[in-house]
Amino acid sequence: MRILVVEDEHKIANSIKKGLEQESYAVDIAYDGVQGFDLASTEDYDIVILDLLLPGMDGLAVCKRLRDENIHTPILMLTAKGELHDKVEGFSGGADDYLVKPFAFEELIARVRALTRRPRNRLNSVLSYGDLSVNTLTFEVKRGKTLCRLSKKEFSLLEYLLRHPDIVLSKEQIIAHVWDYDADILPNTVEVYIGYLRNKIDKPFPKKPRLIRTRRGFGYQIGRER
Amino acid sequence: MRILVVEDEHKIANSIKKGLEQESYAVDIAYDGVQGFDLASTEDYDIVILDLLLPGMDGLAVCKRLRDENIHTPILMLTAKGELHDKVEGFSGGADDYLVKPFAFEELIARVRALTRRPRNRLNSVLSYGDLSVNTLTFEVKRGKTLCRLSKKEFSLLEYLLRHPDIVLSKEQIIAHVWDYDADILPNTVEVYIGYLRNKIDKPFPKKPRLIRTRRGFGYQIGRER
DNA sequence: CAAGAATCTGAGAAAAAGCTGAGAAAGGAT
DNA sequence: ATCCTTTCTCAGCTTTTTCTCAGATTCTTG
Repeated sequence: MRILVVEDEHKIANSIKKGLEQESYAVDIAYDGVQGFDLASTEDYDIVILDLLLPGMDGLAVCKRLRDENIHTPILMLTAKGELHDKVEGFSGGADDYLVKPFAFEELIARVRALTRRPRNRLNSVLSYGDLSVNTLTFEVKRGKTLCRLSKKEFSLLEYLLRHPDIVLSKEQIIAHVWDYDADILPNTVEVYIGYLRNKIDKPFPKKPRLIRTRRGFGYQIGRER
Repeated sequence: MRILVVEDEHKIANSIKKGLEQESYAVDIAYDGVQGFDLASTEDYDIVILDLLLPGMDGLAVCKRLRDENIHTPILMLTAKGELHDKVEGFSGGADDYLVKPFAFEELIARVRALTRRPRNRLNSVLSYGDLSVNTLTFEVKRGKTLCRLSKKEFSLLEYLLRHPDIVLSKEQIIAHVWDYDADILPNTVEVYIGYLRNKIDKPFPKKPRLIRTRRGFGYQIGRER
């Protein structure tokens, strides 16, 4: 799966690239509209992620020109917060989906998945580990048969951990995926949220193994204690 | 179920595709009449959704030529608002149904369903959950034996929720399905309508379980409280 | 065991999400 | 034309969530 990211802010472009590569996509970057158009029209990408405001040729123009050239690669448009009006324009320009900045990385991944793979179905919508299960359609979290009520952030954090079972995720990785790229989140916030999760899915079940493990110095991990 | 959408406005084409895929149809898009005709005549679709005004060959011509070639795939014609007169022509050209733009997404779904499950029968026209039942032929809504009078929008909102029982639907999803694709609806409007529905199907029955649940941060859901 | 670093946690301020009454605007029916 | 219904927005209010801070605790290492 190849993805082209057209984004002039290097910081954002690189963090998107890094994140997508971690999900094993092959990512190219173009830092302006003209270069973006050239790459998108000559190379064969599965998705183009296109910022609306670009030097040279703006995202909308790139989008329109690509469609005019009969290139129908799915386009995910990124629009800054104020420009709500541009949503409509973005779509009419031929984009397939849009995402309002700033976004949490997991949201981007979700959109990209939606554009590449099938629509979300009932079959692969449940993540589980041991007797913990997380349903991404009903947003239900269960430990055994007991329902746990999680807030949105708690849910995304748990979902992120659960999509990488047994792997140690650093606080930095967690922040990059679960929070906005430009939210300035302290590592301590992750600790706090891990605490909230433990209160809800580990502490109430003292006889069951703890699933959220601290790997001091490295990060956190979903996994059985040994 | 495979559907071909022939529509030159990318915005509309994409939003139709997205919505139909969420209903687990497989969707192809053609952006002009010629390409549309080629695909419809060589591939095997269950339905063709065909815009009337198209570059190249217009919808009517595509429709006629397909029928001439003895291809009887059901055709759903899309016509813009002013062109009421064309309705008749559309039908005489061999279309099976038509829909006036702009339409709410649920309307399209309904037509598509009607065309795929051949004669719409009385059997699958009633949606229900617990003691709530919604008849999509008579537009009657009942809680137990009590009739509830709903307005059109209230009805489509309830119908949309009820077609996805237990699944959490975000305000964005609800807006995309229940309102026109070009309506600019605030999330708060959904909150207001949810309120109206509750006043009619939950509040008057204080002894029965509430069916419309708020999942703060996620969306709304038809489901029993637990 | 002591010191430093990493992590945990209770408290609380700030922000976001959701609910609701009121009312403007548009459409239909009589 | 008038009245009623429906659609939709707005502003004020309540509830919940998010995030930071500061002090406590735990772990590691010499």
